[in-house]
Amino acid sequence: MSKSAQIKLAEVRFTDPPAGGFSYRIPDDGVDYSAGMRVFVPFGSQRRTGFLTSIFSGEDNSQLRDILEPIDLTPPIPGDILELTRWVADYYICDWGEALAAAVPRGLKPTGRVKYKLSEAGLAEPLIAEESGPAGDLWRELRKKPLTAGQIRNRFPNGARLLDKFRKSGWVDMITVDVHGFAPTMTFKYRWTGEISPAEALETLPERAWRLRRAVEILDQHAGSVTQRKLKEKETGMSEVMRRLVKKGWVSQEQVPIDRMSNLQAGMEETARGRPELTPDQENIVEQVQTALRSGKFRSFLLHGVTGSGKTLVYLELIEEALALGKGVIVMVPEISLTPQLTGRIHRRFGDRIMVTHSGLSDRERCDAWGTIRSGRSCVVIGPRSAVFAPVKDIGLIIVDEEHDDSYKQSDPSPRYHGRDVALYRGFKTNAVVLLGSATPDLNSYLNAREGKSHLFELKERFGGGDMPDIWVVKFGTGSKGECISPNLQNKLRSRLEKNEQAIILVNRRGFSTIIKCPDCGEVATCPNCDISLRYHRSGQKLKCHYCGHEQRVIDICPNCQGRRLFFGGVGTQKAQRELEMLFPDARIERMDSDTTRRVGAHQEILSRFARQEFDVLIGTQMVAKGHDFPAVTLVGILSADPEWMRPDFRALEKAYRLLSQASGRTGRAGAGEVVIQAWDPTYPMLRWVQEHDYRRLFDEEIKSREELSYPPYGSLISITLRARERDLSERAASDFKEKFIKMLPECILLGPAPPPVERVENVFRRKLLIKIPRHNRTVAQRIKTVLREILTEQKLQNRAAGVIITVDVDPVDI
DNA sequence: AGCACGCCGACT
DNA sequence: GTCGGCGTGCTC
Repeated sequence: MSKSAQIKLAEVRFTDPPAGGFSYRIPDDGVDYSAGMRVFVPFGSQRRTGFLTSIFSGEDNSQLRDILEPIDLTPPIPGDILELTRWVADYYICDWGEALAAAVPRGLKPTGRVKYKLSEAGLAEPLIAEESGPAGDLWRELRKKPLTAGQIRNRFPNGARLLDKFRKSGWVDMITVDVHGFAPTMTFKYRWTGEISPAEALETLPERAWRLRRAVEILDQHAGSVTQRKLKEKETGMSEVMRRLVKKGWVSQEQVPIDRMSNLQAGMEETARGRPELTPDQENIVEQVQTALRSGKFRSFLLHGVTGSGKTLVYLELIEEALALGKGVIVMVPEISLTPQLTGRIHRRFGDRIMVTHSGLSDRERCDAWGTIRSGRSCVVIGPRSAVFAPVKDIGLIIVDEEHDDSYKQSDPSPRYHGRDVALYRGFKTNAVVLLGSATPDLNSYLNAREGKSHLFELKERFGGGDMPDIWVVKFGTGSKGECISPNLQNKLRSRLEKNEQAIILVNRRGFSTIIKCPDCGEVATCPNCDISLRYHRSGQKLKCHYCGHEQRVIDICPNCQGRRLFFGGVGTQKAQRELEMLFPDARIERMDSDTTRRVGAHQEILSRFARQEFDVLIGTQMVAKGHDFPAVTLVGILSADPEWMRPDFRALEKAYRLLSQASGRTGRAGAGEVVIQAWDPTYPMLRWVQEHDYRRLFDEEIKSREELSYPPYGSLISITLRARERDLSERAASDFKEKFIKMLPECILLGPAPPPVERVENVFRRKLLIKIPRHNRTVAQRIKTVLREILTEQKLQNRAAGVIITVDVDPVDI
């Protein structure tokens, strides 16, 4: 038995398939390779960049290849984030590389690409150079600039074969380009050295050297220290001037990473009111969480506070405490509430230590932000779900505001992770305090708090003395057509508008009509690609499919029976808008839905104009219900509540309650407000609970039925979707899947396969399976996931040819 | 995911 | 012959 020598090996993972880790030899090149770094490696016939995920010793063998070179000298991914992504991959059943790709900014994602350029031999091929066919074209293109294999394939007929020929003939060389750097963008900071005083300097400078004099003045005004950006703002031609001042020895020059926040600061309206006093309730909460912070152990808290109860103030106090303890903080907010209001408030109090990450940042800015946080220059991060992966040093506190919000769950590309749940795990692993906040908590979070897994705080009163709004439920649908606004709501609107107050009208469907039907033959206009009825959009006179984007001109004759009496039923935002405009011709009315907010920033713009009272009535889909303060809004109308709880989702009731109470919370922030909820069935019990602001009742009732059906939070779910071009193909793949699963785990509950409510989307047929996992049973959950992984790898291989796509969603938010 | 390789039918 | 279209299997 010969014992072969152990050598150092590295495991490398890629953000693109194939999944899994690949081992490489660590070369003896003097580089200090460590986990979390990006490395450049040979991979089949290509070369690729990947993440070095671990270093281990093992036997050498001939299959192994060497790492070519490092991309970073210090690892951009700290150990705890590496570990966190590994857990995410494990829990949400995806590849570690995929989880890493979700955690790091796109610009940091390894994107090393191989390009081809003409070799010496290639350049010396006169025959090719003269040729007029594709080979000649490629030769001439390559002489201009190197191309990737993909570019060659796409731009030239027979590109792949052509490239092959070029390679075999030795006419091209492989070069590598496009490896993104991790270094932050740098700028200069200038400081007055104090060699001579600014006044003395001005004396020595001749009158005509006005630029130099101006620079000295600016420095003097800014206490002798100024950034390149600031200088640029004030005066032109400063960089050359500063070089001369540096040469004179009057000014020192320092290279510093660019400060992204100064942008935000400039755009913020300062409303520097003094620090408000905490109420005794708030004080109590702050004290208890502070104690937990100081203990340096994992604890989780749920702060259940009605809208306007001053949760933000509690957050601010706690951030302060964490910072005082030298700890880092992450504040997670739903994407939609990343408004200047909230970030401004936090920034005013904590200044440059804050880093805000939001969807508006460029790749470069994201990388800079990552670097700033990683280095510890920023220790408070505010952002949407991806902020949970921010490489904050020595994290002490994670706040998840509006923790019930579904936008924390990533449902489209894998990993389908839930930001709140990842936050809880991160807190647990790093001994941080996790504070969840909501007016209408997730049932799971509330149950955990009830059972003592986390601590529950309640804030029942509105902060600053505002009363909870009065809520009226009115019967809707008297039959007279075209009327979607009841007399009751009309009267209230009228009196509010007369007093110059504002109103919000919630219509949870966009478009004009939601269904176009022929009363003679019963034909309904449906999308040619999806199993869904088309919506009528008045702007542009179009019928649109909200699933695939299909558009066609509006019809006025039934395509089936040529009948001319088409019925345009169902109320969308556009119809509500038109009706309001007819009822209140003098009111200024605007609409906010995904049609009017398509442009970047449009969303924020409408809200700001509404806040400045540039118009009176805001009509919109559920996006108007979320998190903004409009003191002048005294009336909220919900046109049709019923569809919210009629949806085929076991959480429909919970979601409906949440939408209605959130919408209600938009009013009366600065005094008495009113809410009118229109419903076909005004006796529906849940409406009473909304009226009485009784979340507890909702919880008690709903939790009973969840327990009976063993739906979350009693047990958890994994949903599996199979998609294929043909119905029976998706059906067969689904039953194959089921068969395999129950063979391996006969004792588990697997529901389906069943077609989802909308079976066909963009001509792809879907089938769903649902696995129910009993509560508090980690071993079973783990076993199920292992089996799923096995089936997936097996089936994915099989189904590639057939064109079946399988996706797995752990803890889905809608089923 | 790429990419190579290899099999096959359709052309010169 | 050889061009071009896929299906299949592999990447440390």
